[in-house]
Amino acid sequence: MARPRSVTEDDLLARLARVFSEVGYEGASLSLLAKATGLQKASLYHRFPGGKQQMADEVLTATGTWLEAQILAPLAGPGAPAERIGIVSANLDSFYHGGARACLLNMLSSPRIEDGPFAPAIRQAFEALISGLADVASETGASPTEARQRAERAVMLLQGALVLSRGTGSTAPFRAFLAAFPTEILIGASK
Amino acid sequence: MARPRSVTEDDLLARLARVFSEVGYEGASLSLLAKATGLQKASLYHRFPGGKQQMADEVLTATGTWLEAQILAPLAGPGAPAERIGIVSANLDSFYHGGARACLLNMLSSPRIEDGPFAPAIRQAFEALISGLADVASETGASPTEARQRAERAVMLLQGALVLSRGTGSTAPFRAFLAAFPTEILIGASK
DNA sequence: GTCTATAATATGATAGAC
DNA sequence: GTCTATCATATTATAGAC
Repeated sequence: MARPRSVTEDDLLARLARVFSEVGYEGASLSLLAKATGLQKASLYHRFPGGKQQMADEVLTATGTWLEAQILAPLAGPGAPAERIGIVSANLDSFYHGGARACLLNMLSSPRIEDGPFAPAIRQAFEALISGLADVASETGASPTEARQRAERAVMLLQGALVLSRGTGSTAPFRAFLAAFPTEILIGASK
Repeated sequence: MARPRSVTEDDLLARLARVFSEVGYEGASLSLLAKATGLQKASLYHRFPGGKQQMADEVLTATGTWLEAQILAPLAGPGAPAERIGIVSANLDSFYHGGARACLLNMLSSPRIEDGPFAPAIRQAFEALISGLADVASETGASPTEARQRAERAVMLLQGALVLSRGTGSTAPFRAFLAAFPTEILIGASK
């Protein structure tokens, strides 16, 4: 069990997460992070002695916790597959603010930062998400290969929808993804 | 007709493009750009008086030119739809280095840079790509709506595959995209 | 635990020699 | 057209008062 955290602590990480997901690691300057949190730079260093790197690390860890609780747990939980996918869909919608917010996993994937100290966590998150989705697809009678393919496709569509939403300045692609998401997992494309 | 450019000029832009697509706009420091091009910072400023912003601008313009020549022209060209999609598929494979290189449109989409001076060009590129793909889908007898959906899906899958390839450190997602690409455009998913 | 003030360095950009 | 040298500023990070 993780140690309990104050609401302010969660809020702090959420504000940092927002900055990192909007401008990436390199774009997130200390002054920007300070402004977004309402704290001064020195205060941030008091809470995160490891500096920006630690901030991004903890934000990524918190995202992993969120993924576990809001996506993986519902996927493996009770209820019909379609019902569970519906819950996950709603949680994704909320997490990405209807497609207006970019994905942290994409924004922190830059290979510059010392050959990627975030790479393992990012890889793990993607694989856990795919694995969780594949398990649900399996329940519909899909073969392991087919289930995995559906899950990978769904994650690609999710990420691509977010990229396209940001690139076109419209959340329409993300909404289209949400609409197609249950079908992608539960039925799949024709061969 | 665009003015002719020396091979060195093209090579210069290609090297800059590589840096921007790898580390994004903020991550692309002048020293990094200088190292990648083999020029000193002052030499870069001689060629690009507008500095980093101009470099990114010209790289984006060059990408638009590439898109026009290597994707849009083949899509609208002669030959059977499947044949044209095959050409485009091969060109995408080459352009993204088999999935090892990220997409510039994704990496330059940061909203921080003065509210996005690249936003219009990025948006235009995405829309031109979708439009070109939709036209081919239409030729298979798909309705305009269905054709547009197939095209948007394909672009989402492309972008998502690149994100996933970078995030997982494997080009497998991109290769999976290339394999599915013709089907996505020419046949589409079951409803 | 938060702040002001400041250090050390990296960054974008320019001047001027060749 | 490229270079070395340099400027002004922004950056990450720390010191120390409260």
